[in-house]
Amino acid sequence: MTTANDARTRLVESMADLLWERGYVGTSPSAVLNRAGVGQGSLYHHFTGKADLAVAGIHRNADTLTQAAREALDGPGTAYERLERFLLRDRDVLRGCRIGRMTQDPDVFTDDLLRQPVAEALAGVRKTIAAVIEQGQARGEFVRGLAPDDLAATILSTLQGGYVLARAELDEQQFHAAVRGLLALLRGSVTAP
Amino acid sequence: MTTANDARTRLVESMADLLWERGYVGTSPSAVLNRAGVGQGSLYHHFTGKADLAVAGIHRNADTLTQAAREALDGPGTAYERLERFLLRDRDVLRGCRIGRMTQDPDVFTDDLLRQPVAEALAGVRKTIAAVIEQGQARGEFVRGLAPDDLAATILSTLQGGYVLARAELDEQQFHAAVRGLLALLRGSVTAP
DNA sequence: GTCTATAGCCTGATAGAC
DNA sequence: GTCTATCAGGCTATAGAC
Repeated sequence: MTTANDARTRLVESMADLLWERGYVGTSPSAVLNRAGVGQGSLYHHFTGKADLAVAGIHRNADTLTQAAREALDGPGTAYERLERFLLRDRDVLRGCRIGRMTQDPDVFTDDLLRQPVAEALAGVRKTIAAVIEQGQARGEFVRGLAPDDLAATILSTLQGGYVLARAELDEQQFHAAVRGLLALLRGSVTAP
Repeated sequence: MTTANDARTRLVESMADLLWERGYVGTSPSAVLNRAGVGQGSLYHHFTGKADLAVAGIHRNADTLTQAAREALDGPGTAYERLERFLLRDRDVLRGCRIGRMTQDPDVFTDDLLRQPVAEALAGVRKTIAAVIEQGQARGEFVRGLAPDDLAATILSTLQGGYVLARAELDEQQFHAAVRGLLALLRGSVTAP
């Protein structure tokens, strides 16, 4: 077993942070080593190279994302309340999404080993959202005409795109405006009590 | 004046394409030179360096985006029809947005000269969408309770985020699902004739 | 397991010929 | 204006000591 602060763990955590901040092509192994405070020997002992360490880093970020989404969506309340809690939860907006960002990285996009954990994480969140909508429809809280899968894609896209707008203009409010607009549209789909 | 096929133009076009494909940190000057078919002398004669050429490339991509958005949004039809035409226009989904992608590039995000044309392009499209919604509300085609600026941010975010989901899963349908969900929500906000 | 030293290649930019 | 030659420095990986 490993302790929580061994070199391997420090490498994965440092890589995960740098992937979020700078992406894969923008992150060099030496930058990871500096942040982790270990030498090159540790990196190439535990991993075959940069890509291998990045896979571990992406998995770590994916777990963080999946966990946070589940916490917001799995709690009590009506379908609308659960979606609202998910959409309004505290976020470091200008840092963007640690997983969504990976899709814009040319080397991640073209390497299945790097892209797959990204795909799984986003598909998982999407399906969790769709399940909440289906439950809402079954309970009569949500109009039935809307396809849960489509709506789930819309909701997750609004978040991912909200980060894009906010980062473009260095203005968190663009993210919050997109969420407000979506919530207003969703309220129109809540069936009257 | 310059002809349409001189070295300067070829450099800007090549940089614009590579920025779309690989982003700023993922694009080297030599890759641009190879694609443009010119030598280094041309680059450093017309531009001060990589960043300077990238500013020109981003401006070129921004113009393309702004032009395409205006064409879809400025035509005839009700507000909903114009938004639908904009949302459903032909796109090379898996290539993503040539401007939105820039927001994930660490060096673009932290350099105002590179980020500003990105901010202006997305803000311009956002405002054009908001104007369509305002017109629709004034004509009684759209419910008035919705804030045009918020809704415009939601619409543009859905597109930007749709690209993210599609690229993550290598599946255009994720983009189209997000658009379908948004259009369904928007239809609920169209006032009956 | 972790370190330092080393290697070959690429990056971004400059110099100077034409 | 455009070319080729050249440069210092960083990138990713390997070697071998401890």
